[in-house]
Amino acid sequence: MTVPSGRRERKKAATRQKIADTALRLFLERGYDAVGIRDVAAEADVAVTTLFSHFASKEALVFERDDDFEQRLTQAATGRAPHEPLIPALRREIQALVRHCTADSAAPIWRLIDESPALREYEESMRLRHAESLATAIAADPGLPQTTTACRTIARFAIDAYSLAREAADPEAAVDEIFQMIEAAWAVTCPTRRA
Amino acid sequence: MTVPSGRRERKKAATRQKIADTALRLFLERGYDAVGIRDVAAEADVAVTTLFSHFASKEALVFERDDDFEQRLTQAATGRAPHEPLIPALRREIQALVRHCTADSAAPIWRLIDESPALREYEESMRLRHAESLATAIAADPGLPQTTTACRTIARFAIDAYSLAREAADPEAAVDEIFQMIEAAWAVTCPTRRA
DNA sequence: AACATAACACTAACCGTTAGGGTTTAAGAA
DNA sequence: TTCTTAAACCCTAACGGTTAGTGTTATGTT
Repeated sequence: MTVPSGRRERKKAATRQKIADTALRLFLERGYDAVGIRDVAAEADVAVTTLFSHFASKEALVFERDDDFEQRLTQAATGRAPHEPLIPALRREIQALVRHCTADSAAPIWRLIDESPALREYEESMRLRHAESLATAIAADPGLPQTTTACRTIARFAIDAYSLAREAADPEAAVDEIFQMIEAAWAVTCPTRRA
Repeated sequence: MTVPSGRRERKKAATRQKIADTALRLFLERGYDAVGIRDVAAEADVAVTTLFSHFASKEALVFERDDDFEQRLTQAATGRAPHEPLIPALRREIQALVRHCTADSAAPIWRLIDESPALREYEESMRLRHAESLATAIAADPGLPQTTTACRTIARFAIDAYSLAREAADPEAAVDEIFQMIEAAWAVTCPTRRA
């Protein structure tokens, strides 16, 4: 089984994209609850079963790019410059992510999410997955002597910062405020060391 | 509308309890996914619509007592002894809650939850609700000069402690470890003050 | 060319949930 | 007591997300 990047892969990706685009458009036009899976499938000109072979659930249609989020997060931890401390690197990335999703262009999508309990719940459990990935990435760093619990805790805290900041009146200031707290929390886990 | 604690209320509570008990029994006997709402309703001898007038969803049947959890949490914050600092009070309560749900008698229920994605997801969003309640309770304390963001952050962190500790190899040690971090995080939000 | 299989389609169903509309019964007013 | 109101409950039917079963097409491989 060689690297298959041929027509088949391109077609599959195109189908997936068409479904996602159609879904988002319909959701924004008519509202999430007012659009059924059968509507999306019909408008994207695919069978319902095809739709579900690309997306695990209706909610997943809205969070199509969540892999990016996870990757950026873990990259911020594992791919940082040598000797750059962990927390500031996380802070920078989360600041960027918050800026990205509080931008005006993203507002309609987040309004969609905020108004649908199903989407909010889905996003919450997505965040836990992200926190777990981040925790694994942090724990994998041999330069950090922290316990597993400490790593998982800091990962959760970082995701909390993202989530809380997004809802705050001044998101960027909130990130800074919360990361001061996280910095302090992290400091107590490495007994004798300067920042 | 006077205090109505009459026969009607008792019957209603009895019905609710019978449904919850029946549901839990069936779930433990056959597994959460293998038992349908119609099964539970039939076994409890009520109509499906009645079941849903007592519980908002199938998952809610399992977390019947979640109000208790929320109350204990907010009580720990608002009802603590005068001049008792917030964080130790929270730590005590969460330690107790963790002990309570890692007890052997609770093991089958938590196995049920762990094995069902739907239940896990539900519990996650429940925790967020609890965190919000706790945040409100903390913010209502006039003795605490913290910002809203700081209060919401600490509330989240406390809930994280509960959630992470439950999954840790040594839950009680994990609570202690995480609360040292929380204590530090809280300390930086009240500039010049002793513990 | 022949084959294996990934991607897709169609139908029908399952299951949680809700709407619509009716019956009983407790609680309070007359 | 009797009457009235509304809460609690019941039943049927449906809606909408999701999946199983089965078949078709098109792509990459031998």
